Amino acid sequence: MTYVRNFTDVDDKINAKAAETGRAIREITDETIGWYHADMDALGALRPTQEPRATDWIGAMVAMIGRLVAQGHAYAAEGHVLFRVRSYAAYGALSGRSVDDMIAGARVEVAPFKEDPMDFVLWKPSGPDLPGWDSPWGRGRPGWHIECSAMARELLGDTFDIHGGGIDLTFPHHENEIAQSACAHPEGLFARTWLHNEMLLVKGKKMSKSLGNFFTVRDLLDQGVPGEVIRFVLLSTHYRSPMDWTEKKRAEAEAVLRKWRGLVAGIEPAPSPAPAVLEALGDDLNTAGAIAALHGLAAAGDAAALRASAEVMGLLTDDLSEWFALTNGKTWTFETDSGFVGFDRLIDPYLRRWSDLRRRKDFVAADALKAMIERAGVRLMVTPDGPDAERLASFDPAKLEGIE
RNA sequence: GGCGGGUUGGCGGAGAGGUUACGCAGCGGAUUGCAAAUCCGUGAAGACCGGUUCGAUUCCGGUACCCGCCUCCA
Repeated sequence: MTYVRNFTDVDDKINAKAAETGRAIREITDETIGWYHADMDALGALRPTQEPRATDWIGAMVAMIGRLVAQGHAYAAEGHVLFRVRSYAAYGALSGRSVDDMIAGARVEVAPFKEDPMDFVLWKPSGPDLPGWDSPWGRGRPGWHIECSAMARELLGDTFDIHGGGIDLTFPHHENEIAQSACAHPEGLFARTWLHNEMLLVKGKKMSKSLGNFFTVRDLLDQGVPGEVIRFVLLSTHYRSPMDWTEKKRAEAEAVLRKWRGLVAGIEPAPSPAPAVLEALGDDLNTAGAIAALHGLAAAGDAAALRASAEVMGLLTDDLSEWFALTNGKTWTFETDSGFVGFDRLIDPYLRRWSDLRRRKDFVAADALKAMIERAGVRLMVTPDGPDAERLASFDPAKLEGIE
């Protein structure tokens, strides 16, 4: 499999930031790409085979635009090059629109140099203060849509299997990609299948930069939400359904993962994932259904199959296990004034005292001690193996020291 | 206004024209000094109105509401 994911590094927002800060565009985009990679790694997302940047493929874009102009599918006007929508009969097929209907309902002023209001920009002029590349139509920069068509052709050929993207990009972006590619290289099919994911919501509205109602993966990680928990929440809804990120989902996901990680600890994964899980994933990537199947394996106590099946979804992997190891009771190590101490060593004296009180059936004192310790973020409990302590999220070693 | 998608039990969330989704919460029980955790069991649904069908939450039509898109923003 070849997986290509491109970075758009020709963008007016980036240009504006460069102008504002005096930093080089490449420096800015290197930095943001680094952030992106770090976040995706934290979620356990695999890196694509290739990650082309638009600025590395300007030549291919200029060549494709030239081809479109030569074939009459595009025209130059006032330093711009525009795609002639009327020259591609199937325009609108993906999004189910017709050019005439859209023009009828158009609410926006149309640039005077356009032959048709729906024509879109392939190339636009750059002034001396903006990044630009030489082209047959003067110094300028590409419109957004052409980069995808040009890079897809260079890296994947005229026909490839799946084109992904958010459903909000169906029109005009993906429609325009199809028009460009189909006209420049009619011998190919461009994308055989379109895989559109629904939107991530915040209180019922699309999360987007322009609405300002967004938070990032990094924000969640910084709040202490493990990447694996974020991953689980994202996989718990089918990709074609919109999803609201909520604190309740976070808590449920964490509880499930804690339970499952406890279940598979020290268990070797089965040789292959459970058929029910593969079947769900094979049916239009039904991750929610696959997770339901994982619950079935957990309920049946089949830890080996649970582990193998979860791992195929990037869950319960060693790579994402650190949060669990760090916060799972006894193996947790933390820093105090007297250096690094294991959770069990610190809690041991209190646990002993509580056990003594219980043995003597002094339940009033035992309960009082338990309550105080719980205020420090440690829950005492009786397990089949004897008394034990669980670290809570609110654990604060400093509060433990004052307890008598 | 146009196009696309949605509306499932208290909450989250799938599939399938007829037989338990699943998870969380709830309820009952086991266990526990009490709890927690765990285990067993269990009630609860498919916006509204029509149609097709032996049978529809699932197919078709309409209504209401919600979301997305309709821009030289990517």
